[in-house]
Amino acid sequence: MTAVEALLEGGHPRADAQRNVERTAEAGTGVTAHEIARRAGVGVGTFYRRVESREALVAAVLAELIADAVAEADRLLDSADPWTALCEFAVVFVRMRAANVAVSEAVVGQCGFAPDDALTHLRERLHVLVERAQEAGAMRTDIAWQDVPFLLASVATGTATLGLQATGQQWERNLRIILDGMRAPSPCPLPGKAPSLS
Amino acid sequence: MTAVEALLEGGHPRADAQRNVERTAEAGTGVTAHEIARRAGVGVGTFYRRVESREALVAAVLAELIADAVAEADRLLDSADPWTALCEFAVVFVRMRAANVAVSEAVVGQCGFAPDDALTHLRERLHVLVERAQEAGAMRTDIAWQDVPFLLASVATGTATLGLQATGQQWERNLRIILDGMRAPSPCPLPGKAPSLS
Amino acid sequence: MTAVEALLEGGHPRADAQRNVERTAEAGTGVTAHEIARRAGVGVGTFYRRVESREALVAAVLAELIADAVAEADRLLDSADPWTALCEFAVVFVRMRAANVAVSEAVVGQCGFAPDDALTHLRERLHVLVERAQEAGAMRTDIAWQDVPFLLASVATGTATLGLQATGQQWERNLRIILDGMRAPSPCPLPGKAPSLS
Amino acid sequence: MTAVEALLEGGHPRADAQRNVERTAEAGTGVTAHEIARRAGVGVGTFYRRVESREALVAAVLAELIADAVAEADRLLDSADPWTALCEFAVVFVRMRAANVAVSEAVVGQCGFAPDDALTHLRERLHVLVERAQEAGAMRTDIAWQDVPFLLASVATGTATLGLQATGQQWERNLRIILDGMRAPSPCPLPGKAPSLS
DNA sequence: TATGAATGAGTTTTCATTCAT
DNA sequence: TATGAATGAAAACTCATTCAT
Repeated sequence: MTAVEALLEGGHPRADAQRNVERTAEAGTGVTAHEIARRAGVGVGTFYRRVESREALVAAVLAELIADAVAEADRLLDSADPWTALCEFAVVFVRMRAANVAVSEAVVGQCGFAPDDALTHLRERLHVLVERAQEAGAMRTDIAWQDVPFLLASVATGTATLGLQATGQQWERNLRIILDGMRAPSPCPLPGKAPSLS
Repeated sequence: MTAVEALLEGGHPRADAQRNVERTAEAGTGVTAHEIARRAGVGVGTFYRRVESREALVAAVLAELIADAVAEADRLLDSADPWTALCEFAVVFVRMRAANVAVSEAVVGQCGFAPDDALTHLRERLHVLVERAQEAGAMRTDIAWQDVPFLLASVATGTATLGLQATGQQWERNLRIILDGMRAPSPCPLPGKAPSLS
Repeated sequence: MTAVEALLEGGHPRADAQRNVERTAEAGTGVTAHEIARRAGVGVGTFYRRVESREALVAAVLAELIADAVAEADRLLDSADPWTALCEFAVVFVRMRAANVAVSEAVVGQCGFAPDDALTHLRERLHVLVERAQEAGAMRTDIAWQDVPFLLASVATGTATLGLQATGQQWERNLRIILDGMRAPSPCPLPGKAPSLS
Repeated sequence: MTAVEALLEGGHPRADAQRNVERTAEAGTGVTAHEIARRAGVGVGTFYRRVESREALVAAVLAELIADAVAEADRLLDSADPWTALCEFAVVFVRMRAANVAVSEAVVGQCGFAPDDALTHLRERLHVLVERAQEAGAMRTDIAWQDVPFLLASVATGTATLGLQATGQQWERNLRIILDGMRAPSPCPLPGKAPSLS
């Protein structure tokens, strides 16, 4: 049972409540506990009965999203075409994270309460997917695997921050262009050096 | 006279005060009015005498940044090489905005208090720059000019949100990959259709 | 049937439950209704089915303690030695009340929800005990019977508030000194006049 | 300037405000910050501008009262008659503390946030005053100096808890009886042994 | 009838904004 | 005009009490 399901369990079974809560929890910082409770259709007291604290809810949603992404990556590791696998992971990654600023921040280590183990797992999967795509000659080798989370997180963060969902599938266009830019052969070498992910 | 200069007028002529206030105002949410005033070297009372409200100052700083970008674009419109002009504008845009989430949001119309006129001007310039690059055959024509602010804003927002500056020039690598993906010829057509910018 | 027995009725017949609840209720302010219910081994719902309110339970425990004191006084009224009777009553009074601030407050009329009848009975007994001790020439006559509840309540309140039980039998030493001070002959007359107990 | 004066400085100079605040601060636990502010005639914001936290105000009032008592004791150490000195100290002690539960608790080590140094000083003075009274043959020697703070604190706590001020000078009668009981010669030996003050 | 989940008023504390000096 | 003290509306969180099961 997810953290959000826990928040909604029992009580008022309004059908749209779950999406409401997820949206709110995903928004992370800047949403009050009263507002989260209101959107979930429960009182503040109930919110705190189920959720330890406002921060704890955000952290829990975060952890679940990261775990989902890891599971998705594991499935794609069995794929025959490494480039397609990477592209599909990218799509999954951004789609899942598109509504969630916090998780994107966590992926590059900004978010204080992100579960480090989960992040490490996620990065390991990404590392392998990139390595395979580069070994297959489908991806530029001047792009380090550490660049990729920054690129994807940018799309996800940008999408979330800018509320692009409202404008349809804009993020798919953004992502496609980025993937095109990542494709071999390299038009010209990248400046700087690969970022470290601590 | 900029909003920040207005805030500092008549007061302590410390050279670093202006950057101080701009930085603080750019940080937007999470910075208290007292803190902005303190960095400006004035009392809160003076702050509110010179500035409508905390939000208004942030909006003003925003507007100034956008105006700077417009001026930069105007210079680049005279450039001989349209693709290079677009790339340079992109670099300037992202560099100027990298520290500022709010302006990136404004560019795609999320930010309630963004001055619409300034935004319209900025978009007009971008439209022209993209058109020229495409007419010169240097840029994929399946990318609409409306896609570009989303792409650049993503890099800028991502950079700001993720605090990438700390990791050096990561945003330059991100941007380069995106520009590579925007270059003609198109590897494969984009999904969906061009976004509308309201 | 006492209030605490009512709370425990039909439920778990654990021998220590009653003391548990009494102790908790005696603590008065600062103990939650959930905690009292938990110690009683019942749910909050049952707590409120059997007890008007959290305050009402505390008041009821209070009333029972006062009733106990009245019964004790009645036994001592038959005693041959009036001074010893008074001393023993004082010991009983303080010992029973030592853990209970609320009852001490009630004795001098501070406590809003104290049952007035019970208090009146308690005061009547004390009046008689003091009168007899004075008539027997064992107690200073410049001390009014109305002074005594204040003196005893002070010891009890002090003991409870200061948590003296932890330090053993400190209250017995305190009380002994006070009783010595009450003994005839009077070293010097008391200032002021006897307090009224409204 | 005392903590209470600090809370009241400037602003609304209502004459009764100081007594109001002291009363409230003295009540300690159980009074809300809003209530303290209201009685002081200021807003909550002002309260927190001047007072760090609700607990900090209580602690500050506490410290000041203890310091006053130490100063008073120092003056009495020069007195010619040791017994009168002790009696006067007792009167001062109780009078100053009569309205204050917290300080009385602190004197016997119950109060978590009491400044330990100040308490140690206060106990040292009391020790000397008792020693002198006993050496002069004016006070029972079976009473340890450590008993005295418990006796005085009982009167003070009782007075405060029971709100005896409303009934005039009841505490003076209580105290007089206790002092009479402390006087040499001893009617009969005390039970138990002297309390330790940690 | 017994239960404990739900509720919301109340508590401490912060911060944008106003206003007396 | 410049200042910063004063203000009170929120925000996170607790707990006495109610009510659906």
